[in-house]
Amino acid sequence: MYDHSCSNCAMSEICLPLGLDKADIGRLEKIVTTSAVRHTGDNIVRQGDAFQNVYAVKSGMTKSYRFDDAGTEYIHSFHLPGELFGLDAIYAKRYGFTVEALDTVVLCEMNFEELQVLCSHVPSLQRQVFNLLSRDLYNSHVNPIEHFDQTAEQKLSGFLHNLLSRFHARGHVSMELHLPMSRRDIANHLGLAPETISRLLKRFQQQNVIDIKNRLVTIVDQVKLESMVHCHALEASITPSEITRSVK
Amino acid sequence: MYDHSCSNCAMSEICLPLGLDKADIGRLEKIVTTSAVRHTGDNIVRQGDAFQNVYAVKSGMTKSYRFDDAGTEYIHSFHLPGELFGLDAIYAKRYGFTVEALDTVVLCEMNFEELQVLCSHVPSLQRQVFNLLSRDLYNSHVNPIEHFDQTAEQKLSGFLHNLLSRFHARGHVSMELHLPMSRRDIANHLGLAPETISRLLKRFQQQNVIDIKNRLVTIVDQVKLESMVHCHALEASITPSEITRSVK
DNA sequence: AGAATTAATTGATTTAGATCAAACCCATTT
DNA sequence: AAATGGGTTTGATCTAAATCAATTAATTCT
Repeated sequence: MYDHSCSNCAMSEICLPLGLDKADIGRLEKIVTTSAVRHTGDNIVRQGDAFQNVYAVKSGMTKSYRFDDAGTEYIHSFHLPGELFGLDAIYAKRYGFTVEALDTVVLCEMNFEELQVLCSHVPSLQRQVFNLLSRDLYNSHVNPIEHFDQTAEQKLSGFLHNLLSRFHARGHVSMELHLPMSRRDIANHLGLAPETISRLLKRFQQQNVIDIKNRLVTIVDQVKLESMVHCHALEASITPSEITRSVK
Repeated sequence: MYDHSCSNCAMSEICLPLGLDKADIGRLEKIVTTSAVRHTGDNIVRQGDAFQNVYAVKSGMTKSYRFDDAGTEYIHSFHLPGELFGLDAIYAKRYGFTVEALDTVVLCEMNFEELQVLCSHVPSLQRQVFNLLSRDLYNSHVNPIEHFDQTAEQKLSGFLHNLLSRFHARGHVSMELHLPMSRRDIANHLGLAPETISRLLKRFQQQNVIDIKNRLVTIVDQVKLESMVHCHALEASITPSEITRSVK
């Protein structure tokens, strides 16, 4: 739709172009277009639609969700700049998730057939697509949305910690996290009740781990937050460092 | 290690060779070897080992598990004939899971570097590897090990139903499932306590859904089993069909 | 700006499944 | 055949987080 340049994109080092030389990036740019600006609530792809393109987020945040056969909604993921989505639809040939803009979003779009053809001519691109697919697979195997034995506290602290490190990996330095999604979205994503999210955020604030102003979360004590992710039974009155790790 | 033939393998239609013509299957066979027989408890790959090969199960069953930083074990998956493992290690360059034989197992082994090179010369193979990666990704996104809002009953019935349909897709016709893994393994895999597995299997038997003799499970009523996967609140005294689906 | 609507919080109660504790059942081994 | 030791089952109790029920705070709309 618009002229596209991967060479000048701030996300090129964590996105598709990683590992490509200048000439090959040029070939990639030819099959990538930059989308018009999407606004809050806009759907980028819809669950069930025929698969055609894979997307990379250039700026803003998206959420992916689906409704199962029983009509239950599952919010699977939130995508940050430099992250791809749509790769899980290659096999099924239909998108499994609706992807929606949570704020003002700009995307890169590429036709997967063209990408596949380019991959067979550019080995380093084929390698990078294998790498990105494998990384997504590894992440969903090793860090699934929730580990069944995780407490609500572990899930929420893990969620905040994960978001913060992804932002930092993208060059952000601030300890402020603007969460454009609702508490209900966070709750659904983590498999918890919205009430539980409310109560936990309040407790995290009382324990001086975070500071909340509506949807703006400031990480006050990153070390304490990280220890919460791993510690099983954290009593409200005991600091995490005082707890001996219980090895099952 | 041993001579290998994909052309004569019963699993070729659901494994890597799918979509390849005769000549290309011949090229694939050159980089695949068939392993010596592995026995119960043998490790095929170990968590943390340098990634080198991807594997396909030719016969028997394996389990994949890992220990997280806190020392907690997670049993991630059980692999049936025709299924690949190791693809999630491409990016990390180390295996994230130990894969262990649950009974007598024969495997196909291929060096991933060689497979990658072959993919850039055989477009239909590249396509199939993308498809298999995408399918695994889709499955782990859409059917994660457990959905947080699933009851223990849904998880276990889903597990049995999933195993049965995978066996049937592989040409088995029997309603008998030999589960070579322990109750503890099933429990860990589903994020439940072994006691819960015991109690549920007993109840399933009392409701004439299955029949159990140690580790041999016979599916007596497949329809009822399937309905259990989807129904939320199944009272012991009410049959699933009597319950109105609750749409959240 | 004020009304209407939706999102978020707070408190009381309930419950599914974990945990604890003990018995039992197989399969080996001696 | 008795003994050892996992794996499995069964029962009693406990608890984290859901659900139910209001209330309060933010948005959005007119």
